[in-house]
Amino acid sequence: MPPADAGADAAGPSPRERRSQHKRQAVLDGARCEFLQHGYAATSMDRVAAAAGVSKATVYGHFADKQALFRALTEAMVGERLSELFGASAQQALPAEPAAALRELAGRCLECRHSQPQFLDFLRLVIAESERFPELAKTFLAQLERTGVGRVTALFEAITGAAEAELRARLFMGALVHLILMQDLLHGREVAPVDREAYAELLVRLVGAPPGAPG
Amino acid sequence: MPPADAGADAAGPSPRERRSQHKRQAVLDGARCEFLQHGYAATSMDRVAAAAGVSKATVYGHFADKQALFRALTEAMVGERLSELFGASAQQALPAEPAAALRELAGRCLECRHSQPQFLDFLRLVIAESERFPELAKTFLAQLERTGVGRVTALFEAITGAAEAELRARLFMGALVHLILMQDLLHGREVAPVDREAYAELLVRLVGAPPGAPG
DNA sequence: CTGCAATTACTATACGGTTCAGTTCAGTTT
DNA sequence: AAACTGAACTGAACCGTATAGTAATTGCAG
Repeated sequence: MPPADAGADAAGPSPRERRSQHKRQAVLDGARCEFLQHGYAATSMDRVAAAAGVSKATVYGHFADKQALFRALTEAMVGERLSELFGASAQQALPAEPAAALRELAGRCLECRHSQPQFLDFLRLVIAESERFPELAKTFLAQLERTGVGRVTALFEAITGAAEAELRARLFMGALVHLILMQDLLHGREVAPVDREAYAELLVRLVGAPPGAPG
Repeated sequence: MPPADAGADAAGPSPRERRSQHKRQAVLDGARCEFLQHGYAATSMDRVAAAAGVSKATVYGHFADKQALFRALTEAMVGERLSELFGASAQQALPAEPAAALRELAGRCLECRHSQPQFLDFLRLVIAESERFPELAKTFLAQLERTGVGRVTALFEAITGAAEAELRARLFMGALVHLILMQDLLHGREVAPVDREAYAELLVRLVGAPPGAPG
């Protein structure tokens, strides 16, 4: 009997389909490397195929055109990049005490240049193509809302009560992202270096202060 | 009396040179429009010439190549964009009371989408090309240090004393820039709108608090 | 001051050489 | 037979240069 069908029966995918999916993943990996390094317009499909170790015909066999490949790649990356910072497994390792959790989270974010070298290139790509591919930016922000702002808001609720917890969370994350952007993405380290630990400590102290502060 | 000379004596430039400089400015204006809209790689010199209302030979008469034109354009824009936000004339209009000055400054920054529509495109361009043109990013940051961080640091010194004034200034500006980036550049308004006034108010209250806050 | 050649900056067009997106096809692997 | 390879190919765009010609300005002779 020949292999019953190519659809989704009970057994796993046929070895042929496994191989095809493997090639597809190779294309995505090559595209990731090229797009992150050169941006959308300056990336050529020939180089993508070469980086993937695959013929150009194979690339077009899996993806309709350059835009489709780019969209598939970025959609796959959005969750991937953020879940390593804010995902469930990352949350488990946080201290129980909320203020300590904030400090730990700030430290992780400010070290993303080392822990997630691709994240900076991805951030640059999202911003660079935010007009040509607005869905990419929106998907990224929506995911950031769920994984980042949501969890940090919960922390601030535990500290300050419900008052302004969400705004405080946005402020907290904003100050962190800004430092990363200026120092790591725009080469601020070589222009005006900033003491990251002092920055994070002051941030936790000011934004994590109880609501009834003296005015 | 005929125009005295063609050199740089006492009279202004010769009419020929005036006309040439006018064309040069037209090229820069066309380049600004195209580069801000499409980014570096996706901008063609043919379209720059067309947008400038000028022949391509004129473009190459004034600028050696695409990179030289891009560098001349961005160098001209760095100071231009920032001085309208933090320049001397903008500083004069600030209230004398430091906390009020902070609020006013925050309000101005958060309205830059309306007051300076080109600023967002410029910011995106700086970030997008921060690897291909690192000098652009560094020049931008250096100017931001002088015009932005410097003045805001002075304000915080007046409020909290010398302690941590610079870090507070960075934190303050960071939170503002981040909101602009997410809401205006990445279309965050359509994903998760944020109350800008409440954000600014909370920011001033938290970061502008006196140093001996209760812990 | 007037008339005329030389010079300057520009325009329009087109070209060479390269690159790119996307297609096609004969052959190979599995 | 399905998926892939390698390579050639098309049509178009791009950068930068070159050419031929125009309009305005300048220097100079009469």
